[in-house]
Amino acid sequence: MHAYRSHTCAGLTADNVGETVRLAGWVHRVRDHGGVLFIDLRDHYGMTQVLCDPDSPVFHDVEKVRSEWVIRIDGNVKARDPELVNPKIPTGEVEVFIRDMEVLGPAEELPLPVFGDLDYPEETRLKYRFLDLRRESLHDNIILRSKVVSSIRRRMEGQGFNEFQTPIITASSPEGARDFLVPSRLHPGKFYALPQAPQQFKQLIMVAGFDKYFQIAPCFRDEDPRADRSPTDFYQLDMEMSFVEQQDIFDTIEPVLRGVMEEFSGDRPVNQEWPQISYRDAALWYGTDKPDLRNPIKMQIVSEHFAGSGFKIFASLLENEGTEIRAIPAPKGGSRKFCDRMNSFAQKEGLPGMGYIFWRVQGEGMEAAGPLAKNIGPERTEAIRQQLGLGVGDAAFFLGGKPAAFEGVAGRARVVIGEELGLTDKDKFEFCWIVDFPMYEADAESGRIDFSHNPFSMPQGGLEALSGDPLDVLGYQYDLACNGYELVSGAIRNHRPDIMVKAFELAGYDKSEVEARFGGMLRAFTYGAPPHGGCATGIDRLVMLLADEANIREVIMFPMNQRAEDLMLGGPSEPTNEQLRELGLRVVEAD
RNA sequence: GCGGUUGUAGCUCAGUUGGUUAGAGUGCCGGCCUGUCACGCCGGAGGUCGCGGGUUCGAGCCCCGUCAACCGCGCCA
Repeated sequence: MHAYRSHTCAGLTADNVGETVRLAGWVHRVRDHGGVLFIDLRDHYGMTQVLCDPDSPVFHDVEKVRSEWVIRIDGNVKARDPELVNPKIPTGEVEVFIRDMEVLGPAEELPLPVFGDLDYPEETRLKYRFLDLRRESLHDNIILRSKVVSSIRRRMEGQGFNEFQTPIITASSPEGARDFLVPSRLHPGKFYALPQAPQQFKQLIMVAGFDKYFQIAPCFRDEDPRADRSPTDFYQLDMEMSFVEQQDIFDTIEPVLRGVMEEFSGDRPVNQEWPQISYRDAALWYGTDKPDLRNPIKMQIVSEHFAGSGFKIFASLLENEGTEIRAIPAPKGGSRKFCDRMNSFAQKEGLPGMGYIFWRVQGEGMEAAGPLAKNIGPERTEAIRQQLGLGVGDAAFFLGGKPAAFEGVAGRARVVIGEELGLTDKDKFEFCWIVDFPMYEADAESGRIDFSHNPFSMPQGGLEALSGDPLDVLGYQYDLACNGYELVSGAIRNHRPDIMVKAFELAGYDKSEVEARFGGMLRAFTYGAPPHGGCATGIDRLVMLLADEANIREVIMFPMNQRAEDLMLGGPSEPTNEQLRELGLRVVEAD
């Protein structure tokens, strides 16, 4: 017989009754009745109840086992009486009577129980991640992740893509985020960088003529974390194709992602038509470039109803250039309590406040309530109600000023309103493409023009478009949003050296600087570069959505904490003097 | 760098207006128990109430400072 097991802990059924078997696994739970004791024995595959009574030669040894010991048992498979069958586990029709036992790995008292599904402090969970990973929900998430990655590979290869590996220790490629630097021993004073993405490599793969590339690629960025953003490193489905336009990329990646989503989404439906919304419209309607379309609320411009009105704050705001009044309709939000709560939400987010109107029953008809309604009078109030399509029991919130100053808060308010009023249907996936990103943006204070997104994108209109106002130039640059998360980002690339030099020039980089920073790629484009484009999908976020988790650490096997520390193995750590000497480094006190 | 929330037993939490010796569940240790599957019953150990200072006759509770964790802003094509 095999040294450790003849079956897994999920392998026994009524068909095995009468057999002598060998099982190995973790002691999940012990129920000791004195004369008879039961153990739920657990492995990766499942759980089997094994039991022992004083007739067994190893009874006194079995009495000593504790939670999470690893043991091997030999025993006889017996059918359970009908009233003793446990329908909750697949092996519930049988149990194994222990005749022999060996302790393979005893366990000390646990800092984190594996049994049960309570929440525990993240610090403990991360320090003892190997225990946390034994727990069912996290174990399942990691397996889901493995299956998702496998499905992605299968689907990409099915479309004729080849997977290539690109370097991890490489040159710094300033694309926006902060680099992780790696000191060079052979070149003291010089540093490699970990790739923020395989961006330049995949474009060079296109120049090299491979036509369709993908990779499940690690990306490294030294930025502060968020709940949906891992510090240090994360994984992307990176892909690139030659001789394509924007719609070709969509047509290629959509079936892959929709297929993966539908394969693992259970009974949560995935929308079949993925709308393409311009960046400009997304900002107006949703206040963000990653809208959650499960939320039906769409914001609208209502400036005309406030211009010259009795509500002096908005009326005088509108006399300044570039200002607008926007409304967030809130169906079913028509109570003063709710409106006041949202108003203080806006104040907490740094705005002076959020005006509101709500409509309530008045005698036979309806009445508009709230301070705004009184100030602008019944006719304007009614015009607003009609424009927004609201009625009794509904509310609307109003924000004014330069859109850039309040758009973000408006977008977050929209999310809170949708959730608090129960308008957002949680049990589905709503994808949409955000297209037509502007190539450039002006710094709020200095007015300096810089790339707003990816400097490698092809400007719409090509070289000609770059001779006008930079702020009017749109790029072939796109994101895919799902349920409020940015899941995919990509572009048709700028493969023309002349357009690239001009594009960088508008952002204030002269030719020599472009040469210094992106010389390798620029040079490649002078030797026959095909038009190409692609995108990258956040694997961690994709799995997060499927696993219905709000925190990215729930789908990463060994994540960092919020301060980018590895609590399990103790990173980052101090180097030895010897290491520093070899690298030609000296640590100085930070300011 | 900034803001919010939280911090009481190994773990999850309760703790009233500031008032006697800070509690419960779970886990752990000991005892009992031959059909449990969140087994049950009895007993026990386990606390610098994050840390420091202050107010007070008296602080887990009030005030000031500080640390940590998480969430968000900045940042992240």
